[in-house]
Amino acid sequence: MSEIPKAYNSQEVEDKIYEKWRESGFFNPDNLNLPKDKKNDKENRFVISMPPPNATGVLHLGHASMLAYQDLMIRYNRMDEKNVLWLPGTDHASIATQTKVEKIIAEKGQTKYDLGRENFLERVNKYVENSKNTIRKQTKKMGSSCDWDRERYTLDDGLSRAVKEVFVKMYNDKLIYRGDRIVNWCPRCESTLADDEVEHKDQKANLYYFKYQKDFPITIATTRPETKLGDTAVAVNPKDERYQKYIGQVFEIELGNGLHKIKIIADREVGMEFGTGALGVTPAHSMTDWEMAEKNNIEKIKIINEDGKMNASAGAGYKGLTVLEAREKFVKYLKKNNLIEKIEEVDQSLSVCYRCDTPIEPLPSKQWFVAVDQKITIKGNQYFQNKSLKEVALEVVNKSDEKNKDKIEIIPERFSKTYHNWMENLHDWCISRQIWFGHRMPVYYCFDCNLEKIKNNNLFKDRDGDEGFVTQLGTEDGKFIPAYEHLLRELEDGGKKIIDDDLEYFVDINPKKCPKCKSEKLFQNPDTLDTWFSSGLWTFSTLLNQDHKKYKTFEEWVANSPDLQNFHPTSVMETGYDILFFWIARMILMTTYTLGEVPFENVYLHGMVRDKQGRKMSKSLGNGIDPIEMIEKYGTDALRLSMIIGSSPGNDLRLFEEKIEGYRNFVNKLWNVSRYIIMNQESRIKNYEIDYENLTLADKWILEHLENLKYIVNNALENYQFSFAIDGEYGIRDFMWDKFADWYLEVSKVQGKNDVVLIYVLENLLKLCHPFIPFVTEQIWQEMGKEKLLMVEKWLKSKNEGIKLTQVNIDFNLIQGIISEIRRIKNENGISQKEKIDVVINYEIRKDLTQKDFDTIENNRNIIEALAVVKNLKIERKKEKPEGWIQFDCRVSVYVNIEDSIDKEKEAERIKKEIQEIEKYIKQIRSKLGNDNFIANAPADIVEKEREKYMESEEKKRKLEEKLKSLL
RNA sequence: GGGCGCUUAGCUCAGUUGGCUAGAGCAUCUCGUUUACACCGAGAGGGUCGGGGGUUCGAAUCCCUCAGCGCCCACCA
Repeated sequence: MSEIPKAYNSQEVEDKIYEKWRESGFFNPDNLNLPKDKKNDKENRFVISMPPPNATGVLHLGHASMLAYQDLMIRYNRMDEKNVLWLPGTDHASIATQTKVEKIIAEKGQTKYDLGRENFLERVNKYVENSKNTIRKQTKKMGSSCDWDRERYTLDDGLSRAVKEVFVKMYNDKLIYRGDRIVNWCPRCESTLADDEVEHKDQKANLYYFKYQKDFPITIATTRPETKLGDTAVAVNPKDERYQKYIGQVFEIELGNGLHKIKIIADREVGMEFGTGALGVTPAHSMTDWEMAEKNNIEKIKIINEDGKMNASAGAGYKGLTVLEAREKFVKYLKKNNLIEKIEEVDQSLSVCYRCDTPIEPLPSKQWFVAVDQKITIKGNQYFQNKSLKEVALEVVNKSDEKNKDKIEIIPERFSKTYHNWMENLHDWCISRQIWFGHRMPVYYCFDCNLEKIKNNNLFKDRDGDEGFVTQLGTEDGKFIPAYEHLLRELEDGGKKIIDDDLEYFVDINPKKCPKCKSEKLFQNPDTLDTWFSSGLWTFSTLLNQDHKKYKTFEEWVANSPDLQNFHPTSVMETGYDILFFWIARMILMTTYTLGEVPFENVYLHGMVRDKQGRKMSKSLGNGIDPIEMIEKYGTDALRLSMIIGSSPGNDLRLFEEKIEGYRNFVNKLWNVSRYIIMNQESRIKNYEIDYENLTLADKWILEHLENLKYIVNNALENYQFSFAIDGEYGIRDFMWDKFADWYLEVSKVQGKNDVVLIYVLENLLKLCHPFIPFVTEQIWQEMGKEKLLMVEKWLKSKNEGIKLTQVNIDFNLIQGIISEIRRIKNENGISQKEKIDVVINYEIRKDLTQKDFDTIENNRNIIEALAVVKNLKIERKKEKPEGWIQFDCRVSVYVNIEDSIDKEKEAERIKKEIQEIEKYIKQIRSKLGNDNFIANAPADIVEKEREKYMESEEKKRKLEEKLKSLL
């Protein structure tokens, strides 16, 4: 049977194995052959909703690690006869994807406006189709056993309907409203951003100290002088004595752009130590200032437009300038008028867009929000009984110090503190985006109902802020088109932004006519929804019956979605801690509201993959590792192991090529262990039973450790300590390599093979390894001639409550100890391992050595002879050491005849060192045992142990001294 | 400014209710072409567990403090 290759060739087998799995149909829970009671028991489900990768290109190591952890959980539970569903998909990732495509077309010198909405979206969809394919391929490469039959995409028809349904439902429940307030605006994306989509970057900035005009009594300080053109107040701390007398006064100032009324107000938020202790309030372009203005009823002047340029309110000389140009010009003005007192360099944290790094402009805008503090009662919803979204989201997640099975548990638990803290401080969530790619909001306007307003109020403004409305417009070929069509075209093709201040709107999923006047001239709000709005529905929108058109109402649809009934809530949400707020929190908000169910029962947060130095992997640093390249080089199993081992919940993981290489070796070792066993089998054993009456010590020893291994692996998996299963004490690596390969197999070569034990151990080992390294284990399984797939073999539960080591282990350790010591003596004295030497094992009855131990050694003398390479092995009682032989001790005394080759001085030195160490140790124990407090307070077994250790050490010291004397 | 995490052998990391002379893999050194595997085997060296203090019979482990690194949150302009 030499057809099994010497080295495991991952390239050769992986794709074929994956095909086999896929063809078996077992990725799909509908095809699992479960006992009826298990199949129909909803409690017996195990469901993971795969966090959908963004549809923006390729998978990176972060995805690879996520797939490794999830597939491991999925495979383990599938083998354990759970009704397992792992649902894959992709996220349209509106801003990220749109930005990417914009960059691509920019290379050809195009903008999205050149293409128009429809063409641009077509371009985006083509791009997405492409990346979805790539992602699919790469996900398969990772060995992911997910159910491709249920693959979803956030822009699928069904999922899109879910988005609209939830929007309308929330609107009707007054949880979605339109509000006019200051928002985070990204001038490059030309869109709003949610609070958590804003990132902060530390940088140096100039802090300008100046007065608005010569006779103004207060000097203010700012890093953004240009915004002062929109100031309407100065805020000081109410306790600040310097400014007490001005509070409440109103000044009139002139900044070269008309008269401003500046009111002096008091606000506790103002720091007296910063700058001059006086803050120029620009309500329209600062979050803080906006709130102060709201409290104090102060006028808000918008001077910066959505394109990041100054508008007419900033003054004629400023209109059209960029923010930076305006700053330069205004500072020049201040200098010229001698108003600047000083300029200081300060540290400042600049707000930037998380997608394109552009500095954020806070500005007032009419946008749509989710009200997180609005209390509501929903019939049939266990959570919403006069509670707000925020309150429910806080309630359903365990706090870090509590354990409640009915609540979501976040692992590691420290993140539940982070979650609670964030949720408590959550503001209303801005969900409208001026992005083209995404779910368009189901908000409609009737052209006819609003016609007068449209005409009279010039409500349509173009992007430059120029106003105007025409009922008919000439096109290039000279034809005229009606206003409605013109309006639609403007909306669809971009370039114009609707300012829908006074327009009447209505919210509907798919309206055909105006509910009021029955006109069919409707136009939809061009804004799309925050991408996290749809991601927030992911765990259930993916399980809704995709054949949705049959169902008129949402409730009917839900009721007719068997997957939703069977698989929701999902079991574990496994994702990176970086999207705890973006995604986890949103899913909890949206799902508890929509279904009255939590989206998942547990959250497992993994860390980020970093390079060897702990740096983030990035293109600019060039330190990224391509998972596909690693798979080609070392195999998927090796890559998976390198991400599983060394990772713990919530902690970052360092990954580098040597590590992957190391696990390739591990995989290959398992391959060769199996190869040896399969090749040396007399015949293929199919049905077998272990003959427990006729087992050698080594047989019993390996079987005992296999039982322990089952416990270790099960325990590790149940507690999400994946790394521990392989790399921990008594883990898979220790068992497979150190115990099974290096000892048991070697012993079996000497004592004769027990094929049944070999096969039994191998099969069990493969089952335990499969969730971690599915490809190689499945391939070996096939090489063994199995008909069934290992993937659906029954999982091994542990009988143990913990690690149990019996006399068997002690006995085998005795033999191992003797062998290792003889090998060491040879090695240290320059004797070849192959050279057979004379050995006498001297045995004496002591407390810890009985006749049984003597028998053990005697019964296994062939192992000692072979593995330690010994001739004339004598096992005797109370035999004096032959003159000139070397003695060492490992529970028993062993005399070795190597006088000719021994370096006596070197050996003496070594023994002296050893004696010193043991003396130090004896001193430690003696002081412990001499301490009355220790005797009195420590548990009896600990004291007893210390006493034993003391006796042993004294004995060991005595023997070492004896040995030293004999050497000199 | 608030919160969290990390610091154990040259490197990457274990060490889960405080109690085996603190462990593993890689790297290093020595030896080895034993018919499963050189992607291997046999052995060896290497750490006052970041510093200081405290609690305790006993601390890598618990508490305090200092230092360094990293992350998250926050409206100090």
